[in-house]
Amino acid sequence: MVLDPKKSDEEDVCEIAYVDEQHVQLALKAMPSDPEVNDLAETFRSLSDPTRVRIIAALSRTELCVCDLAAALGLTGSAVSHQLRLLRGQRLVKYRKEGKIVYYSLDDQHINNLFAEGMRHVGAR
Amino acid sequence: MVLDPKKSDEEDVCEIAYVDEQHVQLALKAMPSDPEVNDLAETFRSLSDPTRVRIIAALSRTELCVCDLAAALGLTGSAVSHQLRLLRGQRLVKYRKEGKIVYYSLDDQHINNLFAEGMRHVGAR
DNA sequence: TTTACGATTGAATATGTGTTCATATGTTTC
DNA sequence: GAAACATATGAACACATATTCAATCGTAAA
Repeated sequence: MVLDPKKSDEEDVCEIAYVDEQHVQLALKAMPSDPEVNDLAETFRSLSDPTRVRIIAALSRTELCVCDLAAALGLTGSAVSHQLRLLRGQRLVKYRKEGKIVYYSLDDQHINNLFAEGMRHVGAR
Repeated sequence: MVLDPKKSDEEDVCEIAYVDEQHVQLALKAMPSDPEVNDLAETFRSLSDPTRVRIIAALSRTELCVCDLAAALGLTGSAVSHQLRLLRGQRLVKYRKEGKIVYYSLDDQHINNLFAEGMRHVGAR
């Protein structure tokens, strides 16, 4: 097996001996671009923490202000705020301000689909 | 705001003043159990790394042996094997042995759904 | 039985991450 | 304006994680 692809051959031009070239080509054809792969990984990473999962679960039914979200989950406002920032950055949640209160909700129904799809996988255990 | 829920009150019995008690109760009703939350987070964590996303993408079309998977993605067999172990543990991929060759594939069509749902979110950017 | 090869595993390291604490920002109320 | 409150932010710490390297296991060919 090629242990280090960077040193595998001096010419560096596709001299790697695939076991099944056809299947490899098929696999590469389905490969998203690097930016797409990275975005996808980051999206899933947003849901890869128990605290964030609970935040999404809570928001799946109703919007909540940071304070109530923190109280409901038994966390500090700071911890929740940090995680909400991350979720905002990945467009998983949106917010609206009403005076000094900030209400968060899921960005769109689509997030619920992703969440539900994950639940289905776990539930099938 | 309650900064540290553990020290918020001496009686420790629900003296937290919610802004909107009704919405909080609604949110808590939708909350999965701790084990479910943890499993869900781990499932998403499996897909939170670019290398693993590329592995899943490659396997979404065809099964592949570790060697071809490594060659196709430009990685060492060791690195791929480590990631496959993680994906196996989360039941995202399965494998079959044929002599000394091990062929990996997605555990079920369901994984493709999860993957596609994520792609839809990223693509909608 | 050697030898070669695909695959797996453990240790080590460099990098990333979640929470806490302290502090800052903006808004409301007194 | 001052005080109180909801939220946000930055630094720091403890902990998790992805890759590499070296070694090992199992199978097949020589």
